[in-house]
Amino acid sequence: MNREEKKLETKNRILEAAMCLFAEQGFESTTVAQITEAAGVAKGTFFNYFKTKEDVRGKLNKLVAIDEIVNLKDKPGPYAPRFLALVKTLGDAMAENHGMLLLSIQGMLANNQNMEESKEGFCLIMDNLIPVFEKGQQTGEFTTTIPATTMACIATQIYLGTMLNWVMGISKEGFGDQLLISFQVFFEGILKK
Amino acid sequence: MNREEKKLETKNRILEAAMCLFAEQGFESTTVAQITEAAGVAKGTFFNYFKTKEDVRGKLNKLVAIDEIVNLKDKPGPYAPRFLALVKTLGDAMAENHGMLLLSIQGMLANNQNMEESKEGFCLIMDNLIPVFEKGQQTGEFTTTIPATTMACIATQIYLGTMLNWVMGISKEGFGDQLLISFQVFFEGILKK
Amino acid sequence: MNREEKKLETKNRILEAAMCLFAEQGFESTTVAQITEAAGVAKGTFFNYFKTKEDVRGKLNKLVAIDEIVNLKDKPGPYAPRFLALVKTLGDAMAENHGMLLLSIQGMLANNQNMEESKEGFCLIMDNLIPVFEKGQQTGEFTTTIPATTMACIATQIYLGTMLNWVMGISKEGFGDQLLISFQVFFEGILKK
Amino acid sequence: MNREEKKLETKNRILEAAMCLFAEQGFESTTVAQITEAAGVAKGTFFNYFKTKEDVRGKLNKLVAIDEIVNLKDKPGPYAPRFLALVKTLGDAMAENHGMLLLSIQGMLANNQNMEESKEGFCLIMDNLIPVFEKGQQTGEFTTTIPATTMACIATQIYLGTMLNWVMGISKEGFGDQLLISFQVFFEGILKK
DNA sequence: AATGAATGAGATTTCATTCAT
DNA sequence: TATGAATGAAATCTCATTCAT
Repeated sequence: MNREEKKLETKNRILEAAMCLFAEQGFESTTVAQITEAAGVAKGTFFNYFKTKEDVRGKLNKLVAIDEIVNLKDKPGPYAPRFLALVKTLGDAMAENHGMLLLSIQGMLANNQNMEESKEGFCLIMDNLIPVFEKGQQTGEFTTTIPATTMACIATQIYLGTMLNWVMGISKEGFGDQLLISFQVFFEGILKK
Repeated sequence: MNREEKKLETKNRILEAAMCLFAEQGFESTTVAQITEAAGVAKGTFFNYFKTKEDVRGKLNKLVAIDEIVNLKDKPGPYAPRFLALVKTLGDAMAENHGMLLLSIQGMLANNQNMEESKEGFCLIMDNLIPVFEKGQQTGEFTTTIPATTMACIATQIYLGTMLNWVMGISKEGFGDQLLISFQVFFEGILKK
Repeated sequence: MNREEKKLETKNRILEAAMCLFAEQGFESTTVAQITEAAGVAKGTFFNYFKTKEDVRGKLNKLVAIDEIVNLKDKPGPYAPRFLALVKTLGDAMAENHGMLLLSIQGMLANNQNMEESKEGFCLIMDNLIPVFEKGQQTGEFTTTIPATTMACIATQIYLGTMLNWVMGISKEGFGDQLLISFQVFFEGILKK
Repeated sequence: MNREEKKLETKNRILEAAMCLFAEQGFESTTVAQITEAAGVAKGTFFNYFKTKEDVRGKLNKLVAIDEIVNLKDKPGPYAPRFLALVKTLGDAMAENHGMLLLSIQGMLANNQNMEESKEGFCLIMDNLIPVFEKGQQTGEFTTTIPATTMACIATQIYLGTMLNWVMGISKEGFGDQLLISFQVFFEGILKK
């Protein structure tokens, strides 16, 4: 293993250890000493790779670009099967990193600023879902008794709830499958009868 | 105002200040000094009322006995309207204390042990919902294409998701109303056609 | 019981409680709250009777005026029986208050200043003992192979050692008896053969 | 000076400073800040070497293994000269660390538990001295008018008294010499005439 | 005279970060 | 580049003392 590879490996070991500990104990309650011990390096080494402890958290929170959902509205319907396929794929991908997901939720709620930022992220998604449901209503796919805005909102909630549920280990299904079944019921509920 | 009342008032001022700050900044990042300053008392006074900083968090986390949901299974169907009425009432009650709800979620995710405890709480609720959905299936209220277990799981998710959604301020509706509409779509999705 | 008596009783209860606790835990580790609780009064009451916590300690340390030893040298010999009678009486008197004696030793060693003061006290006693032993040597009561100064010094030591021994509960004898037997051996050792 | 040596030196500087200050002011009245300032290190450094302030006290109280006294009874008499040689050696050795000795006495008296432990230590020594004096009585070295138990008790007292005397600076002799002369008088007092 | 809530200085302890080796 | 001893700001918590009731 050459020098470059060794460096990368060290960095990853630190990242991984940090993630585990943050998930277990929370960010504030985890000390740099714990991280470096878990990673099997000296305390000083931590600061060779990251400027601050906060820095590591930042590196971990790069979450889930949901570009594809944003692009959904530009595609033709029916949307239900497309959407279901999408969340299944997305869920399966995210399931690979349970700790990261937990961290991301914790981070979201950690303080007012983070919450505000996350909220904006979800509002953006909602804004991009509204035209999807509107189009679905126009093409007769979805009922018109519920406003598209409400549908988008509920969809977001289902995503959040399933995430929380899965992260906490309440359901035993995989994250993708759990999302799938939840959204199936959801679509059943809003389909035009 | 007599002495006893003054004492209670002081305690409440501290509790309130603590709740606000915990909600804003998170538990770990909030210092006792900040709390007492916000409450307008001396640092020492905090420790006249609470043994430790952790103690105050405990006092805040007494949340929401959901006995009524537990008792639902012992009542006759149809369950959908009963359940909807229940979550509306529950939601409206809980909406009175936004900060407390946020704290409770943060607390749930703060560390592995808390998460485990919360998980058990939700599993208990799920276990009590399963017979409700089973009964509903037997009486022809709900579809039989989805297992009762899954329904209970999704119901829990919807609750969690709506809570998260509302706490983060994504939806503008009241908590009770938001729960109501979400569960309406859910029941629409599982009704026997 | 009239007012005056009640006041005195309260003061004594505080003093007694303080003494017990100081003896058990040491002065610094005992809190005013502990004292007042043990005395069955409110914290504020303590400061109605004593200016500071230190003040109480002072009140307790008034120990054992050893005037009589000081006066011994002005009396005629033989000194051994006189001395033995004296230490027996003294010891029996002091034995009445075990806690006080412990406190007094602790106080002696608590810091450099106290130690210096106590040292001066003991030196004073030694200075007053030296002429006694000198006289005893002149009258042929004591050996002349050991300087009177040394005798005085050893006598002081025996007193200190017996006190420590008794306070710690190593010997089961009464304090007076223990002093008596120790000094008997001592005089046996310095008698003119 | 290499790293390892520097570390040791730092630890010793802290220990030494702590010992001096404890001796001067007592344990409770000495702050960690004072110790570190006296040792010329930062406050945090203290806690790199000792878990708590109490920890340091413990490190200082490792006193005086008196194994040799314990073994005395297995040797043949006459015991007086053996014993005298022993206490002289012991005293000279202990004299090297005045502060430590003071600390040890303070520690003994600091609270009930310590006192109990110390008492047991001294009782052990006494128990090991009793057979020595008994043997001495059988071989005609010591008088039989005083029980061996009493002799052992008085010997312990002489040790304690001399220690206190020397620690307080009452006598000007060295500790070993002071012990020697005191025990000479003692043996003179119990020798078979 | 008695109370005990309030005070705040000051104690112990933690821990992210620096830097000489 | 890796190390870990040293740092010191800042946290939690204690407790003697005050004072309005």
